[in-house]
Amino acid sequence: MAKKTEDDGQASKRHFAEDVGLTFEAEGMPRMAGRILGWLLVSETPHVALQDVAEILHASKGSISTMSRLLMRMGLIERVSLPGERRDYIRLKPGSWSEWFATEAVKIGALRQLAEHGLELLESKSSVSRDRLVEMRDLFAFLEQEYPVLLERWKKKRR
Amino acid sequence: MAKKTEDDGQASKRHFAEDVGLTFEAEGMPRMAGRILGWLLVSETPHVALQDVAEILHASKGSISTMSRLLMRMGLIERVSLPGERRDYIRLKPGSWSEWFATEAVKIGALRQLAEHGLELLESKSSVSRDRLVEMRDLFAFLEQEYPVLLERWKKKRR
DNA sequence: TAGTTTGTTTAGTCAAGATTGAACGAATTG
DNA sequence: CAATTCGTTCAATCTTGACTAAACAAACTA
Repeated sequence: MAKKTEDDGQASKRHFAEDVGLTFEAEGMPRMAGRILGWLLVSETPHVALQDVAEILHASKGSISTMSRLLMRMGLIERVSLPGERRDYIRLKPGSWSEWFATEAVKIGALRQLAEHGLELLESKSSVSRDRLVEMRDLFAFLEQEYPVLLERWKKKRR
Repeated sequence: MAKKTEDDGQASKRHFAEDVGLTFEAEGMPRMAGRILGWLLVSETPHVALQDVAEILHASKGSISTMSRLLMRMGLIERVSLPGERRDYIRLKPGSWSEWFATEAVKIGALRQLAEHGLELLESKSSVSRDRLVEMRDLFAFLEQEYPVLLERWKKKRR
């Protein structure tokens, strides 16, 4: 039983981290970044040392260093340094998912702009192609406007 | 002037297609698929022959074939065959953007499931890690529910 | 049927970028 | 100060997958 407690379901948790890695990769991000995120999600400590992450995921210190900095740029994790401690720690950033969602709105805005740019290139007023771009622009403009509203509603509901 | 009409702003349109290609690539999709989509967006004809796309984008028939089939799987374009015509044509699928948005909801659902799976792995009831996953699951569950509502509102507004 | 004109498939090339390992620098400890 | 323990950086490797070109298949034409 002592062994069981020490293990603490590591195997399945590592598997979970791998799952998140694959999901991340499917979204066009580095798999290792997803693995780190996945591990942080199920590690039952307030924060984790970079080095431990490398060991647990069987990865090099280098990739952990690089990918954790990527996750920081994305606003999903943050660094924690403890006084009188040599090691660096990372943890999930509280409220990071809302922040992630906010960046989705930005992406949507970029697509709206793209459609607008396309519209400028159409010289004929013919409805065929113009309609398509207008539909695209309108949808993304709509979403761009509604995403923040949605986010606000969720934040309110959360309390 | 004749030349100008024939050209029809091809240069800037090709540039636009390239832009969409880069945007697509940034989202983790093949650049060529984005280029095709981009060209369809600004080509002022109801449909375009596969072969013409290959020529205009300076790409091989092979990649156009493969990537247009990818775009079809994504529900963004569709094939058009004309009676007594040898060539195959493609065009943007009407209403494809709404469909695309619907698939976003599916992705969100996958993330909610991931969070749920993670929660199953936590044996301690300690709030530290559990809270994080609960927040994640709640947000995605919320979005999963609200996306279709949003879409419905847009469709209604559109008329 | 033979000859074209198309799209598809497949093997191969190539580039991008994820990952590693080693060298490095900074900070800490004895 | 020497030794240790970290994280970071960088060159090298390796893998993935986009893309091409050529062979192929299918549909049409004469």
